[in-house]
Amino acid sequence: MRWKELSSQTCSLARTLAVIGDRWTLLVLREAFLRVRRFDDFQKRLGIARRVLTERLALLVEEGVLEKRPYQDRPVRHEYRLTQKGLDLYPALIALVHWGDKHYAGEDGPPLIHTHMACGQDFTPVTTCSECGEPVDPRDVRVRVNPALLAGRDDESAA
Amino acid sequence: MRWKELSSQTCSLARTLAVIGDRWTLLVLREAFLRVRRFDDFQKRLGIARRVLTERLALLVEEGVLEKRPYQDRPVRHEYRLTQKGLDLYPALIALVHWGDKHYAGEDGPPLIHTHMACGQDFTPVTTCSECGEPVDPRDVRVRVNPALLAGRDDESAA
DNA sequence: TGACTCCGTTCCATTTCAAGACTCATATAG
DNA sequence: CTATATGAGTCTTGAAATGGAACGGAGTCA
Repeated sequence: MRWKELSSQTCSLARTLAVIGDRWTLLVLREAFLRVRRFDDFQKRLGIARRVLTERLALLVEEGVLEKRPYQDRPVRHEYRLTQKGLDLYPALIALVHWGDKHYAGEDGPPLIHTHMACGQDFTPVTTCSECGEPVDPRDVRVRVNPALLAGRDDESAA
Repeated sequence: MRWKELSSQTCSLARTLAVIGDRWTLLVLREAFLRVRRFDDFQKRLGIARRVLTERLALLVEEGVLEKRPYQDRPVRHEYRLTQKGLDLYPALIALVHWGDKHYAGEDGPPLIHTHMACGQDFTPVTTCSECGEPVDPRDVRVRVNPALLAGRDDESAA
């Protein structure tokens, strides 16, 4: 299966990965969440090949995850900002970071500390159920194919 | 930056990606969460090259995300199961799936529906603050370098 | 004028990947 | 006992992605 074919799968995970599931893309997004916005800043901070960065940014813009807007004329310069769709990736990003913190941080603790300004405290992310508000344990989740899509296929896909 | 070098970064996201940030790895894990356990099942369901699958499974086992255990002798056959560390990836996985559902599902809705057995309802994941329990908006989060690690470096990294 | 900045492009050698054939040990069918 | 099947890989080979470094161009600074 070629990478591009992923996006044609029914599975939402596959579709997501087709957009952001690249080695570099998530690191680019990390920087974006840290408020990096310019080509050269991304490039320097990540040490990514310029050609690859150009490509990734273009894809993210095309997908509507980032938005390219001029921040000055003459010479026209653009910055790349997260759109709402991009901001929606935050739960995924922070969950990945949290996993790394939990399993790979040394005894001094995680590299970064996150503060929730709404309550003023340092926090870790907790995935809860939209319905009952309780934390979700994967063993308590059952999955079924959306009946509306059963008009033909009998595959499942997606976790 | 080579792929392997990622794991030597301070950033938790980079370290996480060094383990699971591969095109195929997350799809393998998706299947694992769907209770797929055998080499050939992974292979057939994903259409992944056998060599790549061998490699990915070996890495996941080495990292302690999956556990390889025999389920029969003569011929010895193994199955790959998620460890607790693997189960800990659930929040990240489901966040990625949810993003795909939200932004790429057609009008019939997402491919899969998740039911939270604890409360009996279909749900979507919500990322909340471990301290106040409220949903987290990325704009409400500030990040700072863990002071315990400041003995030298002044980099930030990690979203 | 010459140096410098930002944002890309182009080129090439190296690495990684995908596909599919091949291996090998054990089972089962006929 | 021969043929076929299954699980779990390994090998080969050509295609694609990557890293690195140089190049370009538009405009500013001094």
